[in-house]
Amino acid sequence: MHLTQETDYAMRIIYCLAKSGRRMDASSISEEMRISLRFSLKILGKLAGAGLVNSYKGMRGGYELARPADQITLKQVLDVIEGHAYAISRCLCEGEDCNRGMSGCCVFQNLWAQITSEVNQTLSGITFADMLARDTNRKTGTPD
Amino acid sequence: MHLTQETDYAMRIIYCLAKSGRRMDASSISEEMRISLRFSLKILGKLAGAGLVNSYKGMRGGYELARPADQITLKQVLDVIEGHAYAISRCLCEGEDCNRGMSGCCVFQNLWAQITSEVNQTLSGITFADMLARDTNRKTGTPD
DNA sequence: CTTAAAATATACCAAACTTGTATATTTTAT
DNA sequence: ATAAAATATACAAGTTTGGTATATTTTAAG
Repeated sequence: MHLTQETDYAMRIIYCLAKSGRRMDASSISEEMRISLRFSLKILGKLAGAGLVNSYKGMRGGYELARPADQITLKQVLDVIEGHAYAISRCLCEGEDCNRGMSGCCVFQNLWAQITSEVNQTLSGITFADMLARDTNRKTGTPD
Repeated sequence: MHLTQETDYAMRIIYCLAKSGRRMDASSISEEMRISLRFSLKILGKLAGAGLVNSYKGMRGGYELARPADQITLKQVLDVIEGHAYAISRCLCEGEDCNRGMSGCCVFQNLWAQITSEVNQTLSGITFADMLARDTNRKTGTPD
């Protein structure tokens, strides 16, 4: 029912990198976000594999955003961690026999598709630059 | 990430009762919906406990909707099965320390709350009478 | 008043998913 | 050469989900 903890962490990690604006090693990120180092590394690996962050090996290595924060959306992070699978019902998943052996698709499918699409659109419309701005507004009391 | 299978089944069961308009025993429902009898009984028990369906023991017993289909929303079914817990992030769950030991709540909370609220509103606005109409329209080719 | 058809209560189990850890290897700036 | 970093791969504990089993209670009908 929820975004997984891993997705939540991934969002926080990207947010952290967006906020710092600099290259950071996994230890710093994990300390700042209070996520275990190992799990941070696992997530960073996925984010790097998907091209959202660049990774640098060796001394002075670490991670940085692969592009400016205003070009990374929440939806992109979600897709990396949950594999393009965000859908409110598994009825929408490929290969799912949502009508249980009967021909056609089930009565609910159109509705689930509509809701899923709305959520995805919202998440596609929000970048990490927006999130940084939200945080600033939050602290100064400006409404969203 | 998804509504659980159980929620999906519960929706189909209520839909089935709405469509038949009569009292049905669990075996008939389970056969029609292609859900195992045992699991159907479990779900029907929850729906009866929550007052969405009435149950009758003994011979000629079975289940029927506790009120007309236009007074039962998808949201009500969701709440019965997933316990008022539908939220896109567990950040919104009671007792969740979403800011990981730091004071206040996390940057994402407002956003998750907004999205969750939108989904819940959509589901609250759709009754099983609407779903029956959708099915009819689907078969006659009328768009939603 | 007996019987069979139904729901109910309770407990259990297995599979899948999530979260997290461990170990060994590779890369690279200094 | 070395130490600090990422990477690859595998493993495992914990939780949730999906589903089953058994025994009991209720009730219409004969």
